[in-house]
Amino acid sequence: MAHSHQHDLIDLRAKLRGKDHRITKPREEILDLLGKEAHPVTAKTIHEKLSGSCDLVTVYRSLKMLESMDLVKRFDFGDNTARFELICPDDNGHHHHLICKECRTVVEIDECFDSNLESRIAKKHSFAEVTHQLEFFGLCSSCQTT
Amino acid sequence: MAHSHQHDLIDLRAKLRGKDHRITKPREEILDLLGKEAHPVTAKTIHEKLSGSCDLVTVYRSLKMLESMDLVKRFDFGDNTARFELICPDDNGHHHHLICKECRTVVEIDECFDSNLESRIAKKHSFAEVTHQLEFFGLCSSCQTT
DNA sequence: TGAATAAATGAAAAAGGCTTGCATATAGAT
DNA sequence: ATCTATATGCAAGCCTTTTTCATTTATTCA
Repeated sequence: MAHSHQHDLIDLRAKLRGKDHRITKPREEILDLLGKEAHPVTAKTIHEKLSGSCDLVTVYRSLKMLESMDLVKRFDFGDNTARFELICPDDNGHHHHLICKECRTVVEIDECFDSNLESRIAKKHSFAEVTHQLEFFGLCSSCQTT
Repeated sequence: MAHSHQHDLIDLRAKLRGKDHRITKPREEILDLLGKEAHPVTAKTIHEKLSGSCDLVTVYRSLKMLESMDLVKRFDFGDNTARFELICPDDNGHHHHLICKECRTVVEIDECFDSNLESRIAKKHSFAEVTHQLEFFGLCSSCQTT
């Protein structure tokens, strides 16, 4: 899932150009950090890992902006806290997670259901631009015994 | 998706028996209300519809309790607010939603992917008791033109 | 290179969802 | 009817996320 910083910046500059959006140090740092993360991280975690190099508010604002530019994707692991991941061109930014209900271990899942299901649903209800959020929850091997 | 109050109470009494859990007016009212709802509702909405007949805190506590008894299921529509729905014996409490990103209209979806996908994932990563959360997001017909 | 200016940041405050502690009320058992 | 454990209400608090506004900074263009 890791991404080169170089690549991120190319994407960033390309996408921001002409949008009246600027390339700033906090945004670079956040993208850089996200590029090194194996799993989705919370705004708070990002802020901590940046060891206060910018304000937590800026982290939230940057994430929201990066999400709106489709550079970052938001996930919901059911604990009232948004997690963010860099969108990887490899998998179209499309993959899911398997989360241990007990220890919160996260496993990336590349498989997904057949896209026909989605298009069938879209058509049936006359919806456009249909996407989905899918996460799996269970007990990892260590937590099964406990 | 509607459920008879009678049925709820039977379920409730049956499930609570011997658990040192009581059947109280707020719990009955919440179940009753959920039985009439077509879509998942927030704790706040429940509290409002009950027009303050019990405290919001009690709504939260009741929902948590009902969820732990598998009488109610929690859904996440990506807006940092939990939504709750009565579990219907009809569909095993298993169905998904299609939500309009714009107007937040909700459509119930009965279809789901083949369960092999889930068991394959569980086996591959040695997880047990694997379940999933799946929601679809898009633009409803009215919001496409806008 | 050096203004000009539009956008981003920080700091403080607040909003919103959800939880906790504790005294009181109430369901269910005897 | 009484007793006891459980549930409720109220107040306070926690945590995540957003807003406001003055200040700083990235980018434009002279």
